[in-house]
Amino acid sequence: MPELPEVESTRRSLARAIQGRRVRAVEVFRRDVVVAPGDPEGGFSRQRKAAKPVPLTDDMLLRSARFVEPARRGKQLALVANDGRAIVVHLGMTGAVLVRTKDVQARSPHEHVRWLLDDGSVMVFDDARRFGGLWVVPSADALRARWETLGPDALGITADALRHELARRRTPIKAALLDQRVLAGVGNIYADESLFRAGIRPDREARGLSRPRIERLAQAIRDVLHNAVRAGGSTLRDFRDADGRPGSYRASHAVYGRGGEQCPSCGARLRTGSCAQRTTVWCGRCQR
DNA sequence: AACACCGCCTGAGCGC
DNA sequence: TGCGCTCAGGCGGTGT
Repeated sequence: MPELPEVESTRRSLARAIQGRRVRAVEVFRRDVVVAPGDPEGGFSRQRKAAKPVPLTDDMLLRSARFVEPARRGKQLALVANDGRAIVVHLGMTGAVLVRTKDVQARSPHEHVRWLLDDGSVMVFDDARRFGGLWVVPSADALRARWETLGPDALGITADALRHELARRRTPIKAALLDQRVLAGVGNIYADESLFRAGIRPDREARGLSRPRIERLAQAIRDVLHNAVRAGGSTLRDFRDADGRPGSYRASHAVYGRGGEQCPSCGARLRTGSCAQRTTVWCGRCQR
């Protein structure tokens, strides 16, 4: 569930906690949540288990390096060291990066990697379902190359860029919004919220959208994401930022999780269906 | 090449 | 109380 606003909330809270801190030691409890250079790429769940992992060193996980401000593109978070090396974090569905002060250090059941920092605090990668993971990135160039495969970041998406990305896509617009190569950062929640705000039916063919409708959509995506970031993201159950705080944007959801309820705009019954293999909620009257 | 679908994984919520 | 079932979904891999 962590999408762009949740990852950005994590990035900001994490920046306050780790920027300028040095890594004293690293503890890895589950090797298979980490993908190191030389590991078979892709690296998600099933593949990760079947893969023959290269030996993982504390150095790869930035032991004795110093953190600068974390970076983000779409839903990917990068813990960046002052020499340009980085660890890319995917939060998947249930992942979190938390920072604890030294007096609260009991390990919960799904903590997979811990970094002990020079001020006595501990940064933790926690992920119950392990759809997320960590990628060791050896240089700033390697991070750039990795992020070039993603579409433009959704928080600043312009109508021109969106129009360009959608031009030849025959998929439903919702499927296009969920494709990280088209637009980086939008998942199921914010796709439904953005399409509602723009008044566009989720199953419309992407390339068939008119120029004014794409302009409305780009504006809706930016507005929804900015508002969500301001609220600290959406917490359905698991999401916490680096300080352990949930986000409050769930209370502002117009359609997501509200199938069968009244449309906040026209009062019609919100419809639930499946689009792009995801549960999808929309208003049949407001969205055309 | 573009798209549909599978399966990874766990905890919550449900009916009985 | 507790069991078994279903559901949630980001993402790469496989099949069409």
